[in-house]
Amino acid sequence: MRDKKEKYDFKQVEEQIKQFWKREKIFKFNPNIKKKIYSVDTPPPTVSGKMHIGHAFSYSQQDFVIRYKRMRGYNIFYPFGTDDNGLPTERLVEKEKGVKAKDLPREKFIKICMDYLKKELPKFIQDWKNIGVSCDFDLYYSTINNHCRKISQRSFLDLYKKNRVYRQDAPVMWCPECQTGISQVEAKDKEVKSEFNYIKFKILDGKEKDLIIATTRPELLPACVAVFYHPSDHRFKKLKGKMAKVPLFNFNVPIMEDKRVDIEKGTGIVMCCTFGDQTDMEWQRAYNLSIKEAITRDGVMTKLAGEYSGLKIKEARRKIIEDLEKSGLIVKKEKIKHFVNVHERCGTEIEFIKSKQWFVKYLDLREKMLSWGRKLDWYPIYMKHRYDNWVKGLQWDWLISRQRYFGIPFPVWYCKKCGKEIVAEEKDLPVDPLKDKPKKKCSCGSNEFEPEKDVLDTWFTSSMTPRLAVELLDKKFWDKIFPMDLRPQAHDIITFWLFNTVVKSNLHYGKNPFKDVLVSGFVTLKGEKMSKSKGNVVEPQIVLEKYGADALRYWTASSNLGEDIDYNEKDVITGKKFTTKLFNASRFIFMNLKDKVKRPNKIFEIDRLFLRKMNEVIENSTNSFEKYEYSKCKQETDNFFWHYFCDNYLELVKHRVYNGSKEEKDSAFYTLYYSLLTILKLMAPITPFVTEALYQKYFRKNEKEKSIHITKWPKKFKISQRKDDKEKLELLLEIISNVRKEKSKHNKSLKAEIILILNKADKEKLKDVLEDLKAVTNAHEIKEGKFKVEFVGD
RNA sequence: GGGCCUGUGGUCUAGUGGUUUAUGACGUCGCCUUUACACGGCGGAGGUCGGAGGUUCGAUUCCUCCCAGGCCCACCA
Repeated sequence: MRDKKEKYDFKQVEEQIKQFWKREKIFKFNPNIKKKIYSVDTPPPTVSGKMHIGHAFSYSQQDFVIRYKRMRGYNIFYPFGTDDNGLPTERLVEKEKGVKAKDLPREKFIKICMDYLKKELPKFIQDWKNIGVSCDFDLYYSTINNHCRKISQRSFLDLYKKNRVYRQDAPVMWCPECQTGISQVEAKDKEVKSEFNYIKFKILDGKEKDLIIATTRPELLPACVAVFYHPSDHRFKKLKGKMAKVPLFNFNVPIMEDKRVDIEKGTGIVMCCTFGDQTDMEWQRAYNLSIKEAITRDGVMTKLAGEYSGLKIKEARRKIIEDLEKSGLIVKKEKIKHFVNVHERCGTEIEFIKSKQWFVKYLDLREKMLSWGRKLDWYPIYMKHRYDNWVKGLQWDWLISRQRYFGIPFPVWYCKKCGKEIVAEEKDLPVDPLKDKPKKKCSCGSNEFEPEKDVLDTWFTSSMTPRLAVELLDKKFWDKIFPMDLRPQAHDIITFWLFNTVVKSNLHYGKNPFKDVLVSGFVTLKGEKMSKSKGNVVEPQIVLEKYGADALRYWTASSNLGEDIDYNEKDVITGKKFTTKLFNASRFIFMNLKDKVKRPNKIFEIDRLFLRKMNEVIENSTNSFEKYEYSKCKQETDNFFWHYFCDNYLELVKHRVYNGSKEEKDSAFYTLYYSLLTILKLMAPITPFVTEALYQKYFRKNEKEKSIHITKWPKKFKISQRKDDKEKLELLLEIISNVRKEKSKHNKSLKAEIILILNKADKEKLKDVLEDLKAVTNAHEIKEGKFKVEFVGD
């Protein structure tokens, strides 16, 4: 038999199995089947390059759960989408195609993006297939396609009708270098050197006393609209209601109090300039201060700055400091380091500018948002804190307009004559206001319209994923699938994706979009988050190439839900070893087992004991999976397979397999066949390829389901039980271990023939498995006395 | 600054609804050419369960504080 040695070739097997699943449509969703539906709001990965290891990690984890549910008999609705609109895609295309969006006509850039996606998406999606994600890839959406445009725009119209969206002048983050509005995710912290300038303002109360204010941005003096101190700061209490004169520019601003002021910082008095920073804007809103724009979109000073107008921000800053010093208006200068927001791409400090923007009104719903969060079942439960924390800290309505190019347009025009907003009709969706026109004249009679050029925030669309997916099917099925059963996702986007989806669903449909939330963690390397800039990225494609998808998934299954995991190649290697071992164990069993297995008349004691242990594993694994704790199922099954099944049981049955009577063989083969099948099934959600391959090779001809992934999840074996079964099995294994220890101690082969001496009680307890014990220890005979191993022939 | 999570042999990790030899993997050392598997088997060594205090007959496990690491949010005049 040695010469016929086969090896497990994961590459070939995984490729074959992938094709088999596709060909046989194993994961195809059929809405007409009567089985209970289990629906999943699959995260659509952002198209910003290749699949990264974090994807491989979190998609494997959700796939464990879904494969388990499938084996529990659910009709699985598990679609797949790609999130391919907005800035990440723009950036990818700019990089890959060597173009710049702002240098091209809009239509042309969009065309380049669309062409690029058409070509690259299949390759991108292939990575998800390669790790064995069991989606129905025919249920597919791309967040830029017409299907998604329509639903996204419809969402806007619905909110418009419900008075939940409004358009208003508001500050936006602006990069003067790239000349574009940017979103929060593109803003990064950067520590820069700066200078605190202590500048003399004048208090206007008859005598012009000095009021010293420290600022890093003296160029914003012309935009100063007020100065603030903290209400509990007694030094300045007496100034309340008085006015202060701004140096150099000589106009007056009110002195006000607000608790957002930091008493410790600078002199404890701060100047508020419109669009200086976030707090400045909050003050502007809170106290309805006037709006002064000191900086243009190009990053130069406006005419508000008088003689400094036209200068770039930094030039103006230098010049103003110079002039202040000349006039003796600077008391001191202090070098500091502080964090500022910069544009991730070019490192330019972000400015705020005023512009008309669309918002979703939701700050009034805080209490409801909290109650929506409570209605979700969070796994792990502590992840709910993130949601609550976010809701409690909300300060702004949701800004949904972006000054970008490759996104879903607002279905809105403005009348050129009267300025009225015209929204599209639902039946006409999707529309592109840059190309299409409203079907009716404006109520003022004009037929001239200005299109809305902004596009919707990508989250505005991705917050509709349950609908994007459900509406791929015929309308009559929608209510069967929505709300969905499961939302799997990583913890970093609870505040974006999850939160926004919950809000939208409640606003549109008056209910939560899903029931359970499954949150996975991140992959780190030596405790650090992976990032391209740090150069500590592990590419899943390479791991797959070296060890295969099962090995990768095996590693993934070793982490608990929600926890970050450190990438460790040795754990992947352990996974690969597991697949090899499974392959070899199966090979051994079916080398000897040729006939069809039937339930034997008599189950031998040793078989019964192991099946009892197997039952325990089934029960624990099932309970764990019900709580989405796949790692416990893996651990338990893996441990059973390796240490009970292979190391001991296989050794214990060998004598019957080779030389047993028919009765002995029947019982042994029955136990072997069903134990192995059970192990394969328990591990099928985690290592789907090798389990499928072995199922096809050895079990398919006798089992009715064409894939292991649609077989029934194992149920406990119906065998008789005795109270001391567990104790008995452990005693037996302990004795075997002790014999091996003795052999090892004496440098003997495990095959060395012995005479085993057991104490009376143990021998009595094990009386019906003594033959097995004799065989496995190669004991010539078992005597009674003090435990001892005597070597024959010594 | 607010919130959350984590801290167990060299490394990664299970676990304890409190007390007897604390789980497994990788590594390491020794042995075993055993008819499924050397991508293997058996065995050995290796841990005062982050620190301090408290509750208790007894704490790795419960409570408080501290330390370290991570993540999210806020701030960054």
